[in-house]
Amino acid sequence: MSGIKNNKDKFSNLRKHVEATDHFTDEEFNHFVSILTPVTLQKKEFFTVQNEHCRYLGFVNSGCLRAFHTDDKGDEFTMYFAFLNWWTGDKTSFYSNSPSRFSVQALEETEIFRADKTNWEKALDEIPAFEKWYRVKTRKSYEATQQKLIDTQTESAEEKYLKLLKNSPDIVQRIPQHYIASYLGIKPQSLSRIRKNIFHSK
Amino acid sequence: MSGIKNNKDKFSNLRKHVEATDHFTDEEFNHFVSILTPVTLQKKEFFTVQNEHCRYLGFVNSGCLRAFHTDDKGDEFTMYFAFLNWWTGDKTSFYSNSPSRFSVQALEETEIFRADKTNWEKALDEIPAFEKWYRVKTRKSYEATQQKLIDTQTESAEEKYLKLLKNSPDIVQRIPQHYIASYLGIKPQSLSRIRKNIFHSK
DNA sequence: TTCATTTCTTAACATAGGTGAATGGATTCA
DNA sequence: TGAATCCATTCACCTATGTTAAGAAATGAA
Repeated sequence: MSGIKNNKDKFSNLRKHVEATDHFTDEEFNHFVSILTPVTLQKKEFFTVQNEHCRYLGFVNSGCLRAFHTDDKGDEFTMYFAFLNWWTGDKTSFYSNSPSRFSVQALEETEIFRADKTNWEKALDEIPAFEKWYRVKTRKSYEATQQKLIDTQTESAEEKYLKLLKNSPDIVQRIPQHYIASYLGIKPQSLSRIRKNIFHSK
Repeated sequence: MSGIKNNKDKFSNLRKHVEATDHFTDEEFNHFVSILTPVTLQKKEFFTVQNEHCRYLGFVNSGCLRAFHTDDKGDEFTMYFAFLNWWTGDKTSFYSNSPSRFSVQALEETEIFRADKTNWEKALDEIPAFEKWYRVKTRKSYEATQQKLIDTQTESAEEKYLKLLKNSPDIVQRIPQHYIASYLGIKPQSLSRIRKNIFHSK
């Protein structure tokens, strides 16, 4: 089996994903994936560690991770879950060499295609289709963060949970409950209580 | 007085601000400001209205504004205050023609240089120094939003207020207290209570 | 299969912040 | 200047979530 053929299989999902919004020539796409290194993370393994420099950005090809901040009291707050086709890592740390403000940890066995800063910036410079595609991705993740900030402030934990059940039942299925609680900004006990209210009063 | 001279005065602060991080030639800078329209907002006047399309992004040349989301119950949450040298407006709405997720309102008489989408994208295309400068600005505001999301979740209202007093005493001075409360995510009465605790127990 | 570990649930009590109402001081405006 | 409005404060009471602790259920490892 040729290397090219292997690449096609390995990156077929990524290709399909980028082609959904932007067209890449074969050459552009091959150039793009040449900067990516596939790595497999075991369950609970870290992709990014809070307070350390985030050296890689990564594209999720299978499995899932969660990005979470740990505060001084040791409490964790989950900022997002990263599934298939998400980019993850702390961009701020990645670009400016500052310490990461959160960790990113695999919740299952997870395959990631990662890139370091040198390759990343080279690719942004040399592959306009990638630059354009990534700019839109960045805009969307900014948008999502702003929306999460708004939701966090304006909804009760119960409202947030009901919304999650409605909009992303797959997440509720797939992710252990105490992580869901930390995503909603509450303790596992409180989520249990909320679930009891919901399923009892019906 | 020539138009050029007027421009120099009008945009001298903006020039100083952009030159602090990136170099613009005179030509680039003049091209850039040619897409900006100065407008003066009276106190309480809106620059962006929630649920309407945000047609302009604006650079704050004097005065200040607040960006806030109003939820179904009518409660307001202030996402940020925009002072001198900030860009404001809902980028998501601006770019994708979706309804704004928040309003931006002048807290004092405020001068803004605004641009519509056509001119904005033209400028991004034609002025690389602007493109580069704005990309960094965008990254920083993404970073700030992420940080606010983390702070919102992990700090008590009292901690947030003490931090604000320490890091931005000017904001606490300049902005009416009920807006500060809404920035901290609490009601004015609760901020009063917190202030009482702080200044009493000392 | 069994033992250890992790996750989920429940309950009693504690606390931060919300609610509604009253008051007085400050601004604004005719 | 006076009336109207807005703003900050206080208080008594309410509610959502946190805390601590215990046990049950599920999962994983040997």
